[in-house]
Amino acid sequence: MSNELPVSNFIRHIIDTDLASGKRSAVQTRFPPEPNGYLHIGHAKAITVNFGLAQDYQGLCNLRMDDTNPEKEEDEYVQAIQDDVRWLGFDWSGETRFASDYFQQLYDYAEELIQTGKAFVCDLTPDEMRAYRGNFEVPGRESPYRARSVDENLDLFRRMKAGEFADGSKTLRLKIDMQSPNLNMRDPVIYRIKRAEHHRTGNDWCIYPMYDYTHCISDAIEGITHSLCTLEFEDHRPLYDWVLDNISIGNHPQQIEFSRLETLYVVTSKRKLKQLVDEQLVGGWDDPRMPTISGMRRRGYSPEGVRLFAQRAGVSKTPNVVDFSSLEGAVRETLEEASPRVMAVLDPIKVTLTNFDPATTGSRSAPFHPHHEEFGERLVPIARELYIERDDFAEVPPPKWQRLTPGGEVRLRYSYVIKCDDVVKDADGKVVELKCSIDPDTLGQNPVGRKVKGVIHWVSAEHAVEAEVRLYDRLFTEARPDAVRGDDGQYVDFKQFINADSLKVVTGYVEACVSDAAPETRYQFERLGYFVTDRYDHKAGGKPVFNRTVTLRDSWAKENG
RNA sequence: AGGGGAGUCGCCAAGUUGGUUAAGGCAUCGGAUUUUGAUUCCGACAUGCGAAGGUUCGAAUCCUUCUUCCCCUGCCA
Repeated sequence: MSNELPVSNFIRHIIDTDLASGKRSAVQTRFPPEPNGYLHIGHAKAITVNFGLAQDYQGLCNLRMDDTNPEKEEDEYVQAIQDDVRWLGFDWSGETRFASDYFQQLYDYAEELIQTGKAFVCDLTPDEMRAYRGNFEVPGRESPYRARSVDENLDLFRRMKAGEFADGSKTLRLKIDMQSPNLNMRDPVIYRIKRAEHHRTGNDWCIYPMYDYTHCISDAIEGITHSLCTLEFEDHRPLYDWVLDNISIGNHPQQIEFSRLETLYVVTSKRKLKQLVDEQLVGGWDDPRMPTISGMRRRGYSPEGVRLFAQRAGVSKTPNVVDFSSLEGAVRETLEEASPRVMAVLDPIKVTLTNFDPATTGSRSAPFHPHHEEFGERLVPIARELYIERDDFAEVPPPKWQRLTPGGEVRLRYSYVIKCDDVVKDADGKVVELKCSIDPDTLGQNPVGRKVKGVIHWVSAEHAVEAEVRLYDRLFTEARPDAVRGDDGQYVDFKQFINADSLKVVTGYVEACVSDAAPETRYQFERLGYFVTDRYDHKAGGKPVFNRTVTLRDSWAKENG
């Protein structure tokens, strides 16, 4: 859990005011996803806000599946959503709720609305209804079926439920105001006939309630006090309130809207994410490049880091577009404290230590964390042949270079200072081996009379284990891949901006102590970044499989482009 | 006959019953420490609050006008 203090925001003001005035005596929130896709980074913020607020005010937060459209919703998603919320570190109040649990109550309230003359059965086709609705400039006209008697409406609605009418042939509508400038108030449909198998209620129902009607009542049934949602529902609030004001229900939660979170270089529309999965442009919903919660998990992001990011983004009504670097920064920050260090070489050059002597050349023990003794330590064995990173050697070094050069010296992390005496190349001129010599007086101490500034990581060729290492980069090359317009003014297909280099798989050499790591074990590979053993493909004792979560900050790379 | 929202540093975001020098985070730039060019630590970073007027001893906060951006015409959520 992050230790940052809650930041003041307008929702907290509302809650404070409600608590102070006695309007509310406790806080009850809810996170209400539709189980039609996987949760993404935007949902992570909504989850953090809803559960976080409940925690801060010693209240409760429910998890409710908004499952009123049987054509889109599946159990697979219900399961995944629950896993994601738990992984993020939150626990909901009681069982998972389902809007479908309230179908009977919803139906009963609908009959009540018919009885009080506030709802009617309408026979208009979708096209006719659209025409009657009018538009921004033109007021709507009342449906010719609006004047049906209570008895007729009741009879018709019951027969809708009984399955006497074809799909789409009739709807139940509220009688509000066809003149309203708010289109949501122009006699909105609250029930439609749809013969589709529901993931929970099967074929019990052939009529299904609409979101606007269902959501407010579900909130009220659950005793929600503050119903938080995104900005696009502001226009729906009058309808939310109208429904609760016109049925015999005791509780009236307050809907409060805040802006959704967006990050650059990703897409977060469920439809587009599904496209990436269906067209196999990524490995699945949990591909580590996906901005889904399960993707971030597999990438190695920590739940603490994701939460920290969400908290830092804040809660407001202004567009919440946050730099991707903010997410990475929050993740790094949590990983820095929590990850054991180990050395790995991902792009090796062989180094031969010409004066290596098994009798006198020693190995040191190194701590797993520079600031946390309790992480323990391990022996870092040295041998005649080593691997170092290709990037750490330059025949012609740029200015301020602190790494190995011909004739130059560098410190092997947790080992000796070495000097490069000879560069061996193949027929193409590619460096294939460096012959170096150890300064025997530099194990655990600085050389006398000179300073060696550079420190590089390395592994012993004979001791290290081979590992599959997946290097991830951003999925898109455009900051807003779904907002680029072509010459014709139309949006360009976002899939054109997929980064061809977003995944690179290499064979690396890692200290042997990682061999027995369980899946989802995080390490920092010194000087390279944070890596995690893959949730599925890594098996303890087998050839390790690592995903690069995020690189370390690198002011050198920054300076040198 | 349109309606609903929002504009405070590169990105977020406090601040709103008007009152001293406009919080904080991310990013950035300096510098110190460092056997990770990491971490950590210090320091810098809005005479300015979408614009213009006005009220006032005093305005990001009040008034007027203007302006930019976002959302809404599913029997989706």
